[in-house]
Amino acid sequence: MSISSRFTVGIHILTLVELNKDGVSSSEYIAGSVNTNATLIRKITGMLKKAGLIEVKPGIAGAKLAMKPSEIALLDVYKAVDVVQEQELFSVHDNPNPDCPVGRNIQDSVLPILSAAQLALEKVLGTVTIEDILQDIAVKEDREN
Amino acid sequence: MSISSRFTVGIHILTLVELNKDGVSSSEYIAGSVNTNATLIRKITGMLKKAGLIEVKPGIAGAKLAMKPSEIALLDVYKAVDVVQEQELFSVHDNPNPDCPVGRNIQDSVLPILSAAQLALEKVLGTVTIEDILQDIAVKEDREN
DNA sequence: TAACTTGTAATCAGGTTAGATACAGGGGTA
DNA sequence: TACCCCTGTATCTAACCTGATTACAAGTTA
Repeated sequence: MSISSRFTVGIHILTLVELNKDGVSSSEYIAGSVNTNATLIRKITGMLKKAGLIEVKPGIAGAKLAMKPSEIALLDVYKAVDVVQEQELFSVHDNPNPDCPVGRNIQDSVLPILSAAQLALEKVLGTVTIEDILQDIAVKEDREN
Repeated sequence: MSISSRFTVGIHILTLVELNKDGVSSSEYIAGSVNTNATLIRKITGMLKKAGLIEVKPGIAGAKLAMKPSEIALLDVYKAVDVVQEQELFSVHDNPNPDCPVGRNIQDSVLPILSAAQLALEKVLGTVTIEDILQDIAVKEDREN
């Protein structure tokens, strides 16, 4: 089990589009950096577009950020690409036996904890922005030279 | 995507075994409360046993907790049933293009954040024990009467 | 018109999940 | 011993998700 790479690919896309903001970021170009095929990129940019994070137009090559990189948190990307539904990171076995004290209460007992855990995870993703990623990459690139 | 229900089933098993500690909790009995088949229960009790959380013996009906319920955190169950590997809750697209500044740095930039998010989730699971679940169920049961 | 792009649908192989069946081997009891 | 029930495993299946691939309609520009 693991969360779809759509999330990290989404981050990659937004970061690349911003870094290449003076150039043209076509789905083919982005796919070359991500190392996947352009269809997947278009599917994900479609989701990012629906979430208002990116601007793409049919027929016109190139994508641009719809907001400042400092305004896009990784949590926004995470939600945009729809990798995990609310309250559904953990799957819970359904129809436990209602004739058993554990069976009839376990879901109500455990769900709040699972939700809290999921929210804790999401909170961390809310503290980092695409701008942070860009700066981190810049630092790493500097270090190489 | 979601984390296998082995986790919540594991919690269910441990809770039920403790609540029924004066009785015999065979895999068949537990399966009746969880509402699944006994094979799955045996598979999971096997994992809980390997983690030292439960005692089961071949041929002998019934399982018992190997520790006090207050000593078993949900995090222990989570780790025991092996639903998520360390650092692998999020999958990362591999082989991004090394000729691109984003491609060659994105993994190193993003991984620490993903790890921190996963750890935040796990930390929450470390704060709740089977004892807490038992008490919560007791409260809920009282409220019914 | 021609060439290129985005958007989208459909298909495919690979992996995972939970359910089901089967059975070897341990353990208790008549 | 013979019998029965139990745990521990292995195997098979259907359902689902992921990512790769192909195909193509529709928008845009030259």
